[in-house]
Amino acid sequence: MPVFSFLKEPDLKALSAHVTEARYEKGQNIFDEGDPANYFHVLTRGAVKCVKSSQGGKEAVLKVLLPGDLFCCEAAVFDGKPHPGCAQPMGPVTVLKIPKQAYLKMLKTNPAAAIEVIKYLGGRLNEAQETSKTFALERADQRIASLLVKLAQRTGRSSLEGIVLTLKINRQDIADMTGLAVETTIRTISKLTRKRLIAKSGRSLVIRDLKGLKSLAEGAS
Amino acid sequence: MPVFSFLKEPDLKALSAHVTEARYEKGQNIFDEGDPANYFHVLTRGAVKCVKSSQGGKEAVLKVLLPGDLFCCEAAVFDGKPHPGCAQPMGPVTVLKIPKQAYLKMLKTNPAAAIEVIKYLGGRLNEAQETSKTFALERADQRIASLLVKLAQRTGRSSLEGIVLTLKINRQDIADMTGLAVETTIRTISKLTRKRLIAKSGRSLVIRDLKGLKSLAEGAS
DNA sequence: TCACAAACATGATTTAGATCATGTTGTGGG
DNA sequence: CCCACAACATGATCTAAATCATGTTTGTGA
Repeated sequence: MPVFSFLKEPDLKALSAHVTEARYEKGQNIFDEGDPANYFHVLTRGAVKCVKSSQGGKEAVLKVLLPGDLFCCEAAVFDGKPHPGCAQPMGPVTVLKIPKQAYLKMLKTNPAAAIEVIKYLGGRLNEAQETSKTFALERADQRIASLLVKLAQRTGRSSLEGIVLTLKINRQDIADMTGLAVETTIRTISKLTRKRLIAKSGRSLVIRDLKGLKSLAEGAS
Repeated sequence: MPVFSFLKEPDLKALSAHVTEARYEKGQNIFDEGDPANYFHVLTRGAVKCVKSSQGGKEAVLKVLLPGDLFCCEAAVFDGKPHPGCAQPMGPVTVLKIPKQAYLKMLKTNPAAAIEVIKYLGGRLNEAQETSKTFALERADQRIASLLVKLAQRTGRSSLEGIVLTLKINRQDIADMTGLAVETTIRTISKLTRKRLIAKSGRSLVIRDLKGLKSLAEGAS
């Protein structure tokens, strides 16, 4: 786990006494909206989506976590408050769970770790604000293009056909990540496919023209 | 400044050698999108809006900062990268500026400060994700209602008429904070006024029915 | 206090995207 | 291999909000 790579031997030992590893399957949420927040988590295997839902049954996917991602890192702030969203495994996953107290103690005794967490949170905040901007100002095709570019960077594997997205994700998820209806998402993806910006290979998406996708995301119509 | 209240005397002294206070007026940006990020800031007086703009000249207000707010706290993460947005004073403001190096050093020697920053960032991340959800799932009137509730909590002062928003803000700003067109914003505010949920007093808005506004924000049509 | 510019307001029209309806294709389990 | 069910697809219609147009009010500086 890259996030803890800076921890010194003794710290790691002290911490590991408290860390437990847990496995979850799809459909078995790590925590639900409203649950008490007692642990700090690190994802070590698989992918997890952070979801908030509205009374209308609609869901917003706020973030897809990948190995190395911290979550519930803001746990410290929840002082007694419940989780503001839920964490759904997108397949089999493994997470490390650290009780809030041990986590806080570790931060207190290990400033390098704290700074690392600050950097991580800063990056997440940035990303979240970027997303807000996208939602506030951009068209459907731009939103989808932006998302695909981001996914390519985070989960892409180069191949002959282009950049293969290794994340197993369906149209509904993409819709929930972009704030669009599924139908709009499907239509938009079809359009991007017709434009030869993307393609499908087996059951995964391939980015055929990252440049083109980026320029579409920037606003080229 | 509440954010530094936990610092011990010697730390404060060590830090204060590096801290400079700066004043800005409306129209005179603290930093622009693309500027190098060399300082960590704390707002001590006034209000600042964090803005990102799109090629179409449209603006998204990502956050209104009030006294006590940290900004550019993610500076540590920008390692050489430029500011992702700009910081516009909404009137006369005062900020403390701390060079990135001094800031990092302070975090390193003062774990309590680092934890405070982590909590702060965690809160900001939460808030940003809440905003994303709002943008992804909610109608115009719900977005405006949510925003007004949030502003009431952050800048409200109780009075006979209700909760007076002390922040000087215009319809365009509200539009930019909710991702709506100005006209839609104006119409929605008029509608809320007709419904007696809000009113105007002098040149500021008054929340007359916080409960009603909250339930509208939650989805009551 | 007058003039001029912002800010606020409101109606008319357009449109992107949601919603509804109805297939088609793909796929994992028996 | 076939069934059932989810995912994908596409057309038709509807609608919330954007855009365009044109005032009115408010505030402000000469």
